[in-house]
Amino acid sequence: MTSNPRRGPYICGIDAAMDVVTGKWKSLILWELDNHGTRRFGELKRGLPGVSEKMLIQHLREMEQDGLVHREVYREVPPRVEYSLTEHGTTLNDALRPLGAWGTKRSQRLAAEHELVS
Amino acid sequence: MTSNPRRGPYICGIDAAMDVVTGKWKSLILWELDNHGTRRFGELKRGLPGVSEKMLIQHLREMEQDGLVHREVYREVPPRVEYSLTEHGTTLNDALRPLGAWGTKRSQRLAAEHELVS
DNA sequence: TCCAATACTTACCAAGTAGTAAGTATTGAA
DNA sequence: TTCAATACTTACTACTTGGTAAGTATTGGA
Repeated sequence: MTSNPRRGPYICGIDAAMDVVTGKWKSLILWELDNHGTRRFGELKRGLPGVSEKMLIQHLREMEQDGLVHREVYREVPPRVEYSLTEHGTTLNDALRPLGAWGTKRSQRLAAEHELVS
Repeated sequence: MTSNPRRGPYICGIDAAMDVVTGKWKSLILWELDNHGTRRFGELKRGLPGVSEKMLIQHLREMEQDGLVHREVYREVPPRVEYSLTEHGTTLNDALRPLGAWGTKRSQRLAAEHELVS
């Protein structure tokens, strides 16, 4: 199965936000789509080195169900599918910014500690 | 084993932050400690209905290793152990606030949609 | 008729995450 | 000597997450 029981009863706001953002590549997809506005499946794949097609499509489907991502199909040959953020996706990305800044500082701190050791 | 390979090479800040905050109860522990300042193991357990002792201690240990939580042991009978946030834990909690606010709005939206259906 | 290009889809497997339930450690007081 | 209270610790299990690799679907053009 691809989908699991989500949208459950949440204990608090963090809980509700984590539910849609948990997944190895989801925050990166958010970032990638926010950066480029619109991306095709293949572009996303190339933009996220290491992601498998299975996980990419699985995450995109869940994010679509969660109202974060919009999927537009163009009936051409070869087929073209474009993904973009919805308004909710954009606001989620904004809400993640302070966390990203904290993580960046943490990375720098770890790197500095590693410097001292080596 | 309790610990897994963490503190890996991170792709971005979000990634680095997610690494320390991922875990079913971690954000709740953060919130609980921020709210009360200091909590004993048993108090935390009672404050997080449904958490198992195994997961609680496992998360606390990881958060201690990650420099988010401070553990203070009082050699009394019966034993007393107090947990509190470090400065990094406090700033992480601050960085999570916008995400929590977003999640709260999402919960309200979902509840409203559910109202319409029922 | 077959091929090329893109976007999936599926089966299978390994590793990680979390729950249950029972056991351990400490030590002062009765 | 045993007990009580707190804070863990361990073994076992089930479920979830993510990876690999191969296959499918679509359809215009050569």
